[in-house]
Amino acid sequence: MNIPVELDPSIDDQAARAAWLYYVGGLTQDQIAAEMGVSRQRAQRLVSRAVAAGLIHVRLNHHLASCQELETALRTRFHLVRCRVMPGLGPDRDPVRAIAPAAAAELERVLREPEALVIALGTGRAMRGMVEAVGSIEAPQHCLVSLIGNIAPDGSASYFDVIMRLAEKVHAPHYPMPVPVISDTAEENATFQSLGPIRKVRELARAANVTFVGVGQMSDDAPLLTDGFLKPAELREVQGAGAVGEVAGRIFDAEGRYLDLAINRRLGGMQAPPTRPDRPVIGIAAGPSKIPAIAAALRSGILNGLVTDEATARGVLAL
Amino acid sequence: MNIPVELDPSIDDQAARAAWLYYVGGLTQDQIAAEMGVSRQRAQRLVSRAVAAGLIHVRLNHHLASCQELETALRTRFHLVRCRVMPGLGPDRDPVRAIAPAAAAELERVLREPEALVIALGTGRAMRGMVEAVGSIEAPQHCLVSLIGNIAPDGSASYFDVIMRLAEKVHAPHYPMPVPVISDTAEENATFQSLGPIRKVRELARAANVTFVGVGQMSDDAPLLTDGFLKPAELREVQGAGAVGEVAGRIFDAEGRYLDLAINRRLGGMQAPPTRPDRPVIGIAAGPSKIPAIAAALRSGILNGLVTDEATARGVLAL
DNA sequence: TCGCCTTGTGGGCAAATATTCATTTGGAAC
DNA sequence: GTTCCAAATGAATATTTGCCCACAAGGCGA
Repeated sequence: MNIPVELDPSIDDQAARAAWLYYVGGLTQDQIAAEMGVSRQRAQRLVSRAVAAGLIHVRLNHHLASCQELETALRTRFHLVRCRVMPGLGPDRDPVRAIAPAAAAELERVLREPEALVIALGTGRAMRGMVEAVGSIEAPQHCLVSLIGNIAPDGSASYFDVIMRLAEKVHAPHYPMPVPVISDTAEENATFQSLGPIRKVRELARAANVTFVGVGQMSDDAPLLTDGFLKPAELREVQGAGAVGEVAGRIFDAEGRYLDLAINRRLGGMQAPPTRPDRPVIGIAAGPSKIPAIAAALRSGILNGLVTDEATARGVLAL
Repeated sequence: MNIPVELDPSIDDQAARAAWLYYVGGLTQDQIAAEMGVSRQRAQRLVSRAVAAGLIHVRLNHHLASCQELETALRTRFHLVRCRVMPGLGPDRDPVRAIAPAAAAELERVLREPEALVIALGTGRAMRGMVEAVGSIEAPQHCLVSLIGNIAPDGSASYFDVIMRLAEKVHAPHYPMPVPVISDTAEENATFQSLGPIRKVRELARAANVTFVGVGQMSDDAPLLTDGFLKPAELREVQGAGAVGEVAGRIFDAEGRYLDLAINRRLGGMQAPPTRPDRPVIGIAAGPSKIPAIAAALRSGILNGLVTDEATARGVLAL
């Protein structure tokens, strides 16, 4: 007979319990305070801590008619195998917030497949948001592989760190790409790419059953620029060459054709695998400035799956 | 180019959008009102409607240490194949509210299995709560079968109607048991049971891959009494015979041995199938008065899976 | 030991939210 | 066309929540 008694529950336990009572039980914070024997303020802090720590997940269980129509329109127009359009959150809010839960649901759907799959992942804010929104789920049968180098220009080894965080959550084997996202010289990059272990990772990624990637715009607010992978002069140069977007660091033009650029030879990681109906490559992206990039990637079939928000979906369809 | 425009979104669409903006977007109801062009009160009403209609799902993404310990204790003590213990919501709240989301998650896990399964279901408040909490999920490959007659003493054909509601949600073929829960005479019951279609349903249920049932207590607040299936005198009689609980209407004693009672011959439906490690029979039940019933059912192996709340788990382990 | 800083706590208050109630609106029955 | 009812609305109000601040406890270096 081993009946556990509550001695010193961790702060997260307390927070989770408070949030549970608040959101699921519908108690007021006063009642929670009484129930848990703490002050009301502490109850309030516990609830907000649980929310901040992502212990609580809210999901919409209803397909808005307007979003469904957009999904259908995108699906048929671009021959998508997966498509999710979420309601927007208003013009001046981070659209990642809107699409992260849906992207996470999409990823969870894949993770729940019983047979072993290779899941390739890009990086970026949307990817990170997606992984953060993934719930606790065990998926040790799958294999997670990164498309993109994880060494940032400043030498730090964790550009968003999408693979690691996800692997930690689902306890799956994972293969980060331990090369610079972008090397200083083509030679340095070639050296990295020729290393045996890295070739292995590349082979694995090439055979990915499902791929999740962000989509970067190449306008003046390009993530490649913001994150320091391109210098302003380089950005202007590729803009001149017709660049409108980028997936896994590979830059393409308005028709979604990959461009043959000098910087390509310095790029680590690898291009997203080619799309096939049974090998979806799903873009997770939203925001007005990304519209041309998303449209281009869909047009040429770099992507055959998309999770986005309402406003972006409309924008893409209007192009 | 077919860009949908928002003309007259349904009330549920509006509610879902408002709730989305509120919970996911973190807007205040004032902002939502402005965004959607309605009054603040209306925004408030939309949000609460969405919550009431279950359009929004909140789930806790954290296993409380104390609950995990209880799960482990129950699992080893009673050789359970599935076990979930949720935090309670305080003594004077409906415990169904606490366990329904977890039970629904358990059911969804089964529904997501790709190969076709036979899923047997009991009835009761906990079952209904579970089904209500199930999200939108397609599972047409499975087959839902009821263990219990669906004709109530007053002749109405929907004693909680668990099967129908679930089938409607997941679009699975379903086999209600179109017999009285309890007939007036043994002969009437025998007549019903001998009908061909009903025998088919019984056979199906016997081979169920997974079974979900409620657990009824046989104290003075027995659900069988409350719902009018037993008369007070009958209840006292079976109490005298040692009845402590009931699963799918079949009454058992404190050791979980089914009792041979006169009313058995009038019971429609069928007993829960025997437990096997690969054929879980999962009890969904919580509440102080159910503790002896749950303990008995676990002890004799009527159940080999359980979803309950903290307080009940402690009570069961303390027996 | 003393200050100093970090971290957590409770009180109070303004903002946000829920509820109540009187009123209007839309529609069905007559 | 009228009447009646039920549902929806907006205003008023009560409750709840989020936030700021002042303060206390505890670690840490001087």
